[in-house]
Amino acid sequence: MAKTTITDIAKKLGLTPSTISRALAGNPRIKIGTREAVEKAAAEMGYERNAVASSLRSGKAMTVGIIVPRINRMFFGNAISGAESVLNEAGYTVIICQTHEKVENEKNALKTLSMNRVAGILISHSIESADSSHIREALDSRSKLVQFDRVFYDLPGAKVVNDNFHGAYEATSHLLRMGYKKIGTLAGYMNVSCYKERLDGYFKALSDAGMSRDESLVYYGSILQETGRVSGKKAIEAGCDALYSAGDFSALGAVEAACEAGKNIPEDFGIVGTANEDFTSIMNPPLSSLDLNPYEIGRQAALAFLDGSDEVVKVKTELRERLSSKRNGNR
Amino acid sequence: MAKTTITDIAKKLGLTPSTISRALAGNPRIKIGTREAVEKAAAEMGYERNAVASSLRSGKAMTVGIIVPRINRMFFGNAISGAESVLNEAGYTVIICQTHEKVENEKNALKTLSMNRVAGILISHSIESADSSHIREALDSRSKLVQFDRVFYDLPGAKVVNDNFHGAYEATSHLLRMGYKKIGTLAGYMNVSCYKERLDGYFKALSDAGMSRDESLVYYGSILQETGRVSGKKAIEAGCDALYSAGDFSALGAVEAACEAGKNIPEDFGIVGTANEDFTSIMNPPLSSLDLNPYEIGRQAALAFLDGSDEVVKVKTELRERLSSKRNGNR
DNA sequence: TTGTATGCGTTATCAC
DNA sequence: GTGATAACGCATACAA
Repeated sequence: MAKTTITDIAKKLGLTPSTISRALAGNPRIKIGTREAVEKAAAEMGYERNAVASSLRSGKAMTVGIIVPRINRMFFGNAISGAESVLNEAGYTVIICQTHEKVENEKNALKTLSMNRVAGILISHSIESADSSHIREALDSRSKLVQFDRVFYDLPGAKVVNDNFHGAYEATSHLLRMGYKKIGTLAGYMNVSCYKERLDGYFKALSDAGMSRDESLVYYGSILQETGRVSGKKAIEAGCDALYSAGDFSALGAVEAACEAGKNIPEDFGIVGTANEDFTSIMNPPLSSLDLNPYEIGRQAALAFLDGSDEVVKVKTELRERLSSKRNGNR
Repeated sequence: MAKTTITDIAKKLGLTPSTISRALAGNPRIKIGTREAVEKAAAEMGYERNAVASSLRSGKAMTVGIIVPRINRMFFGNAISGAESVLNEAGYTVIICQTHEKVENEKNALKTLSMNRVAGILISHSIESADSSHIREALDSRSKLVQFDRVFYDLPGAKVVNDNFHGAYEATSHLLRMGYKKIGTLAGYMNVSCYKERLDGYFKALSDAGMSRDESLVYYGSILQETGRVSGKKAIEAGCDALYSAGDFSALGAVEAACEAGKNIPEDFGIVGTANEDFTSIMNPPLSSLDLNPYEIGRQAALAFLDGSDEVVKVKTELRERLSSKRNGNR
């Protein structure tokens, strides 16, 4: 069965398509009786507005694209849910694209969304994205850009980020308060804003504690579990007794490394991660982690799109203190 | 800047829109020189095909919708990735919708996809979906339906599922081999095909071991962590010394319950979960789990869509044996 | 090999 | 209040 169109309804009711269109759009110029008749007929005939045709004619797309590195990271999954809750409410359909951290996939996603003439793009760029050029190229006046979590500040449009600086500052200060003396960090990549900001917060905490900036304490690179294991091993060999990790998976790897090195957590070695992944609370020992409130990040990103705002929105982080960083006597 | 259209290119080259359309579509009737000129001009002018207009005119959408309960479950996240890999390769754009297990959201998602005239719908229905009626109503001849994981066998279209029966059979048999005597199960909801099939496999394993069917060993309900904790407690009080759980989160809850009851895992109490969530390998003790190969499920679902197949595809499960079910002396 | 004419389903701009 | 007409951008049957 082909879909019912407004023309079908028009024929049935002896009206014209224009009237049907107006009636279904709730245009006040239409007689109330007519509108009711149209709505009744539409329901009976199983009419569903053709969003494709509607969007083509009106030039207004009711679709928003979301581009993330991967949907199965707790952070991005929840950010998407937060954005969806706002966007669906406002009548938008959401297209989700994963880049798997590849800039090539990101370019394809941008192109796909552009071809589909979406009303807006919510993006958190891939690690491979060294700069903003490919995103700038994909921009046009029709679709609004909102960046979240990982943002390029040189691009137009709203940016919704965590207060990474203060979050990392708090995490590092917490480790200092717990009595750890040589605190390293698994820092991530410096082309990614959130990691850069966390590193700054980490350094500030150490500096406020009277410690001078020591680059040898910084382990750059991916925040995957395996990288965390390798870097964690190095940090331990270098004499670190604690780590602030910009990600939870790398923190998990560091925990493994510490165990392999015969360290007792948290007595000999303290760790705080970032993102508050589900597994952090069920690890042994449970991992302290900086909660990034991803659902709220997504919500704010969607709201920024709807408002057409151009601001930088900062969302607070919350440190979840668990056993991995709570040294005996300091609990 | 408004987007470049084929008319713009036509004017610039002194040709007609039809020729441009054909040239860009790779129509062999177009002179090779013309095609190259068109491609060059299109690139220079930053042309991007308007997928909306194209889809309206041709009646063929290059968009596929995927409906899942939630994207942040490892199973669904990976299933989506698997489907995407196939669909993107074939030139399709993917729209992802979450139902959060609510039938109301599922109806909305179906409507959204229908309004967007997608070429196909890949769906794993919500727990609230008692039957297939709302999905059947949303069906039409234009879009192909493929169900995966949780399927209604009374609907047309392909179904891609795990071999749940044999998987659960294997998991339960494994517990029997490890010497557990009274094996209960956290069974899920019986309106959901995968849980129903797992329960059947569980019973078959017990029956093959000479044990009669005992409904008191079956704990129905959600497979959330909290439910698992409650049901696990009941199972322990009822004298069970092992559980096969149709989900990992409920298995996690059961582990908590066992610990709270002072049970030693795996000596006093054995557990096997399902889905092989990331956290299973880092739990203490590591949780044995039935791996469902979600990426392959997603791939097969996408392939079934592309092929227009109508078959039932079964994907093998693999039991990941970990400490939670390996009693001393049986390792 | 290219051009002409038409229409996908809807909405916007006139007119009445 | 409603109708007639055109147009969104593209693809395709039919001509040439």
